Parts: sequence; C-alpha cells; structure tokens
Amino acid sequence: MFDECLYFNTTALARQLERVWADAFKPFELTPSQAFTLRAVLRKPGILHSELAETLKIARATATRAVDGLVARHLLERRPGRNDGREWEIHPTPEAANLKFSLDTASARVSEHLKGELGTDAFADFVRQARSISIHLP
Amino acid sequence: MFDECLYFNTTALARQLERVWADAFKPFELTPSQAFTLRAVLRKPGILHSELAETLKIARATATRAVDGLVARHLLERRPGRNDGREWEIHPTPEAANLKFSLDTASARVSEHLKGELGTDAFADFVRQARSISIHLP
DNA sequence: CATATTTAGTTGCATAGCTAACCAACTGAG
DNA sequence: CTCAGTTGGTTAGCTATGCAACTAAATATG
Repeated sequence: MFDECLYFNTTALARQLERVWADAFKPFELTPSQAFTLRAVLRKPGILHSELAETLKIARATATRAVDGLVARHLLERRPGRNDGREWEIHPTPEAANLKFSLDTASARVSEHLKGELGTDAFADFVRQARSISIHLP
Repeated sequence: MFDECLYFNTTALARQLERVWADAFKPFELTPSQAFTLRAVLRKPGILHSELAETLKIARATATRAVDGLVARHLLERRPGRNDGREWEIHPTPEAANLKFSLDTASARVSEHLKGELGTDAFADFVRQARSISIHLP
C-alpha cells in the first residue's frame, strides 16, 4: 500500500533486520543495540559518551542508558575523564574483551549470509546508498 | 565505524527518516506511525486489525495500540465484524476523512523534496532494493 | 454434539529511541 | 576574578515496537 514510500519501506526493513541481528546476538544474550554499543567500545576503549553517541548515531541520552545496561552486566566500566571533569571514559571489562572476536564474527556471519542471498554487489550498493541518503538528510 | 553494516546503516537511516516524516506530520499533531495507520484505514475503511498489521508490517499487538490511540482522538472507530464475532472493522470518522488528502499530500511533499535532493532514480532504486531485501529476509 | 485446536484481538512486560529540562564543570569576556 | 554562556552527561517522561501469555470466538475432529 505504501510500496513507493521511502519512510515506510526503510523503517519496515529496519524492524526486520532488527530481528535478524537479534538472532545473531542471542547466543551472547545481547540485543543488537547492546552488541553494537559493546563493539564500538571494544574498538575504541576509553571512548567518551558523546563520541559513542556520534559513532552509533543515537542521542546522548540513549548512549547513557545503553552504557548503564552494559555496566550493570559487568561488560563495561566508566572511568573519570583525564582532562575534563565532566567527561567519562568507557572501557570494556576483561570479560567483554573476550567477546570482541565472537561479536564481530557473529555480525559478519549474518552479513555474509545475506550477501549470499542478495548478491554481494546489491548488498554493498544498498548500504552505500543508505549512507548517501543519510548524509543528504537534515 | 560500521560503515559497511547493513543493519547499522539501515536502522540509523530509519531513525533519521522518522524525524523527517515527524516534521511533515507535525501540523496534524500526528506521529508518523499514527499518520500511516490513519492513511491505511482511510484507503481501506473497514479494514480488520490483522489486515492492518500486515499492511503496516507491524505486530498485531502494535496495531491494537495504534488504533487505540486514534480512537481516543476520535479519528477512528471500531465496529464489530459482520461474519466473525472475533473481528473488528476499523473505520475512519468524518473528521479523519477530512484529513485524507492533506496527509497523503504531506507525505508526498517530503518524498518529492527528497527526490529532488537525491535524484528520482536513486530514490526509486533504493526503495525498490529495500523491498527486495525485505522479501528475502525471514 | 462435545471437546480440542486454531485464530483475532488484547494485555503485560520489556527494550530502544527521542526531546526537553536539568546539573555540574569548563570557558571566555569584561 | 567573576559571572554568563556553553558543554558533557543524566534524568524524566513519552512513543513505538516486540514477544509471550491470555480471552473469546470459530472450526475441526472424533
């Protein structure tokens, strides 16, 4: 009914992908949000909240909650920023460090599987276009 | 950081589009979800909850809530199904009927604007690809 | 026909996201 | 140096979504 609508089709696809990636991270008992938050910190230990929000393209408030949850699960910890007393560095715990490879692999496995179904080029084109549309939007 | 990730880029784009369409429907004091729910009913008055959920690609439970909200705002009403006592038909109120054209136009205006920025073909290709990926997913 | 199964819709509970308002710490202008 | 403004992060309150469990109605099966 809204076959030509960018909004409708993108949001519907996003919800569907949410389920696919949720399955992929289920073995770790992490939601996609949690897994991506963790992956971002694992790639840049000591990242600040504001950087994290920017990296994940979420609001700062949302980043606070995401980190809260992973701190509660002993996967992340906050340390006071060195120069600026308002800032907090986010560090992975050793437990989280052990997951780094598996998480990246879990996500890569889904991606590879979908590339198989959709064709590597179509897949890459779509992602590229998504980014391109994104940067054109307000 | 997740530049090549289908999940990441699609969900981020979806959130961004959410904001764009939210602006478009703001004059009606409707969120995008509400506006699309209403538009779906306006296109098919008497639609059943299950059909609505399928049309909007949301869970039935979510459809229930969406309709609840619009019933509370006197834009929709439920009528008992004719044949099957479990079913409910969803009908637009006269007040909602007045909005039909404006809502469709508001959405079309955003789309046209974006087509201008992104190029009509790129826009259409992307939407087509989104649907194509969607039907390949579980 | 009586009971078991399926189906339409709802409710409870949880997650992730947002904006707005806030606090505390930093910065800069006078 | 002080006070106004800015900035990093948090909190409050809201929406949309999902899954799982439920109710009630319809259907099927024996």
